[in-house]
Amino acid sequence: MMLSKTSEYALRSLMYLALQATKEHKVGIKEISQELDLPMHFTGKILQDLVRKGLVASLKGPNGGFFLNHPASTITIMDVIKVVDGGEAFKRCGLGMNKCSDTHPCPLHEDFKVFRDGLARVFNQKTIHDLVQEVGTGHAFIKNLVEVS
Amino acid sequence: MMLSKTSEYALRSLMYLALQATKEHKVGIKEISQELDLPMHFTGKILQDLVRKGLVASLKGPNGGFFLNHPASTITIMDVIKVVDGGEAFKRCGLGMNKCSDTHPCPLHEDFKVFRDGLARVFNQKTIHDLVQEVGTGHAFIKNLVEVS
DNA sequence: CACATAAAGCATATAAATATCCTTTAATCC
DNA sequence: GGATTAAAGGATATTTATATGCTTTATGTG
Ligand code: FES
Ligand code: FES
Repeated sequence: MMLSKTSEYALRSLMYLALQATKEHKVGIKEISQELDLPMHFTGKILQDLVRKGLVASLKGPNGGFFLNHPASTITIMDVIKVVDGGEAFKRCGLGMNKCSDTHPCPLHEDFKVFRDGLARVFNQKTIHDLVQEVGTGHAFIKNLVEVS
Repeated sequence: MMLSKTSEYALRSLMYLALQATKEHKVGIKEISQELDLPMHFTGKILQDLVRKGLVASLKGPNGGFFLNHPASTITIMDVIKVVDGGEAFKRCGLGMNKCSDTHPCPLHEDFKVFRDGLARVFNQKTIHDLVQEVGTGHAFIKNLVEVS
């Protein structure tokens, strides 16, 4: 019922980059992982992967770091999921049958499809830009709420 | 975006039991795993777990096997998921934030919640009996479609 | 050029999910 | 009671996801 952590981390990192990074002001792994409460090295791995796949660019050295390679409005959520997890999850049968098919459906098919495909549609339409817009207006957050003890 | 394989196997095994097993005619692991294309030993483990949790009963020896401990109409999909996976998945934030909350939402919250909660509602309402009914009428299947090469 | 910085690359570690194997126990049949 | 059947139980194996550490390479600074 969810994305892998890798996808989640990737999406949140990309949102952070969209908000904070420009080609002039790059952002490093340390900052991202600290601000978003993500495991640092693992986040690094994921971002390096996104660089290889072309979604993100990076530069080494002082003032180096990561930044978006394309406008945030051109990167959909599904783009990210596909790069990271490989987008097969949205085709699978909800009961794990070898094939999800309208002509040989499992007893959950109709109900499951509605939600699976609905979520896929949202993921296909929404871009990183759409997401961060809500953060910009203060209607949403990408940083964890800190528990006050 | 999906259940664990363990939950999937559990649900399909329970459906098979609902269809094929009675207290008089029990069904063994071998039959279940062969008919449903499931790994035999793993399926055994899962069923033993369901016995411990009270959803299924079993008897050893010749003519032994598994059968439902309660009427199929009293076992919801969510009951099974909770026993097997522990039902936390339906409370998690879609972007993996430490807490899913209406007052500190992630940018995906509204969209994600609709589907997550919708699916949870279906899982809470549908019982094993509802599922197998569709199989009985030939509208749905629990066995894999065999590929003809 | 020497040095500091930060990502890239790669190797490895840990944990969880998935899967198999083997021994033990209970039931049935003769 | 002895043989057979089938689940229970527990140990172990494999795979995948998640996470960390260390070395190398590129970049900028003085
Ligand atoms: S066949 Fe199971 S979800 Fe489509
Ligand atoms: S806060 Fe992310 S889904 Fe609710």
